[in-house]
Amino acid sequence: MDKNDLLPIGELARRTGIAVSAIRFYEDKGLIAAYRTMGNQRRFLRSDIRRLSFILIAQRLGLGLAEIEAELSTLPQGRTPSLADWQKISRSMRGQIDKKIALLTLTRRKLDECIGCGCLSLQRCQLYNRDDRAGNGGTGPRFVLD
Amino acid sequence: MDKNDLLPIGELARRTGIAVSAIRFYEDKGLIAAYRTMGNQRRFLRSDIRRLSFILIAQRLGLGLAEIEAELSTLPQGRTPSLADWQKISRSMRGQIDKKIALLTLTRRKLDECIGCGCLSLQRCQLYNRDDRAGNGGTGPRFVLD
DNA sequence: GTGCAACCTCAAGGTAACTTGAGATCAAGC
DNA sequence: GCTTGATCTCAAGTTACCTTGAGGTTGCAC
Repeated sequence: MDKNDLLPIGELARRTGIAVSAIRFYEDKGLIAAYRTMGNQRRFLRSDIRRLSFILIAQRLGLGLAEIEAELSTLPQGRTPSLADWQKISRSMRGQIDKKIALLTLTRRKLDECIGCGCLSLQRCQLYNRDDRAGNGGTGPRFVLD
Repeated sequence: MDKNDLLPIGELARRTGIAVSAIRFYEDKGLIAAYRTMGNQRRFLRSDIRRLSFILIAQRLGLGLAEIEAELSTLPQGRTPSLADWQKISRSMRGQIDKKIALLTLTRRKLDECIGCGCLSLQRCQLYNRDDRAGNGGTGPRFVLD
């Protein structure tokens, strides 16, 4: 580990487009780790650029930081993830996307039925039924019609 | 308007599955309006059940309360929305779903390419490119690689 | 006419994902 | 060796979407 390979936080920020404050926040959350200089400044590995990039991608896929941390914990800290590492995580993320798409497609179908009938009726409207609630996530309402 | 048609907040809560506190919150945000009794208690119209139900559906589609308010403001307050009212909004929501699905499908395709190459490289990986950033929304990072 | 559930307001708390600010220290060029 | 920009910590603020709690009032049934 050449000393020149260690990046200060500002450098990492510039390379990833992530704010310095956000990187510190991620470290706090355990998503990334840093060495410290004698003067207590953070020093990161080059491979952390990819680690952070992974966080960006995963966020776009709708994962929360906690979920991302779970995925990341399967990656080795301190070395660039191997092809196998990365593929494993990617496939898992693909599954998440598939689920999201399926849910949206279902909702769209039900909405179409609703446009047809124009009911907006609690009794009949498919949109109110519970079978597509899973994966709702978010901070939305706790339940949709008991 | 028969007095018996006016619902107290608890009744509305029971009928929609939305917490009393949330209904008050929505009123505060202007998503719903209420009459008041002489004793200052809220009284809602029957049609507000549907109005609230609409909020639930729209939230599931990923709209924020502000956006929902925008849609709702095209509905008449105080009467059950007509078939035409409802269809107009439904179609608009359908458009939103379509967009989301398209975005996810694109992301999935890129992820597939990435699984293939295993690169996770800032320079080459399609996932980092900007052309699918629109609709990101959320509280995520402010930008993904300048 | 009284008891008690349901209602009221207003302030503060909770989570996610960060940012901002204050006040202090570090590192590196000249 | 000094200045200046980068970094540090820690606390508090931000937005969205609500919930919880305190302290007080209303309305309906008996």
